[in-house]
Amino acid sequence: MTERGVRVRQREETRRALLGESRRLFTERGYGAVSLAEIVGAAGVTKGALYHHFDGKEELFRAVLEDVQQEVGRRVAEAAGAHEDSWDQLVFGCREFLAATTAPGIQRIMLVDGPAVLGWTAWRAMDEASSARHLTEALTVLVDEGVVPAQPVAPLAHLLSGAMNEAALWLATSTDPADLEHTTAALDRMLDALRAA
Amino acid sequence: MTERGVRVRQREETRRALLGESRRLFTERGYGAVSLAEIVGAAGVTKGALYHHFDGKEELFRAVLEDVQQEVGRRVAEAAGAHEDSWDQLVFGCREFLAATTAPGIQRIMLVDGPAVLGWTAWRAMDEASSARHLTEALTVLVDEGVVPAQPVAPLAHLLSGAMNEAALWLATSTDPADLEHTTAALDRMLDALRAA
DNA sequence: CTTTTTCACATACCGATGGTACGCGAATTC
DNA sequence: GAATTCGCGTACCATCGGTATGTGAAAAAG
Repeated sequence: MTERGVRVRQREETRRALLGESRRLFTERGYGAVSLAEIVGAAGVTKGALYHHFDGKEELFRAVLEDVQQEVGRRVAEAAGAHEDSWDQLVFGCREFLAATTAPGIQRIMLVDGPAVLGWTAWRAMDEASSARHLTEALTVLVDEGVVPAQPVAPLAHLLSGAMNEAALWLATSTDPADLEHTTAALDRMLDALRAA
Repeated sequence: MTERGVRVRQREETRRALLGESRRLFTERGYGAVSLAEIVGAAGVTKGALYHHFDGKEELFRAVLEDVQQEVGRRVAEAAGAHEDSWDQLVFGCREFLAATTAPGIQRIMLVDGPAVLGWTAWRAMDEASSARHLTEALTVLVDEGVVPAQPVAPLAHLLSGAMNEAALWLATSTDPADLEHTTAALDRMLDALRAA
């Protein structure tokens, strides 16, 4: 079927190597502390290859961030999709988001460097396009169904999104495993308050 | 009284010029996009002066961030202190925090670049030392008084802090003035849920 | 099969940036 | 008034992100 060809295969392989190594380095040491020389070195290519695939360091980061966000978005969607009830979709989607973003390979790129490197507005747009969209949708459904009292969804979505982002960052540094339970419990209570008449 | 002397006065003046101009530039264009050459140029000095007062670009930013955080912390403390009731202190402290961090001169430095430049852990420690401390204290008092059900305060503080941070960033980009009311209302409801038995 | 074109990538180079070493001169100290 | 401090300017350096150009193999054209 797909005639592939040596050309395109090598191209994709190089691109994946660049994305993979830069993601690893960005995760370990942050965007600002990683040089392009390191990235291309780790990927086994040169800057020529990097600039052939990406428009610069910032665009490379954007591509990495897109991967990370899609990964999180997919996990959230799967967790939510496992439930029929709209309310359960919200709750379990939120829990999965918390679990996914607590992982070390996600945090720094998605929650810390993302807004600083690309600007908060651009970051927000990307976030909305991937994981945050699920939250907005879930809330909209619940309002439409009357489970949650009628109100603008956007403020609610931002409050909850921010709460979970910060909580995830904190949990990642926490040493006490009970913190996760406590946070989940507190989050559950916050969510539960939404459907109080 | 204070014999001041030409030496110390000039020193303080230079330091204030560097802090002021760098705060302005960091706010306008972000940490990464501002060069030291620009800063010293705007402040009317040279790099020699900058490195005499600060250990580098990162430490200069840290000093600026400290100023910004103290400013916010003071506003929150004042707003909360205007009320006797512990619950009112929490509510009005949160509202003031939202108002303070929605201002353009605060946002980028405190909420976007801060964690990325200094690392989330260091940023958190600084935040806790200034504005976030008030939130933790207020919640602790409320739990002690029995107004809020007994529970670990830290998870709650992080959830609320993150919620307000994100909300402030969103509000700053929002064009609809009604968004502020809606967000405040939603936040009030979130807080109010804390004292439901 | 031969020629031509494409293109994925390497090499060499550039201006700008953060950072350092050192010198100077006026304010302070003795 | 001599000695010393120190706030700051000057000159310089390594490294960074980014660009221009070369090259060789794969693909297309003949």
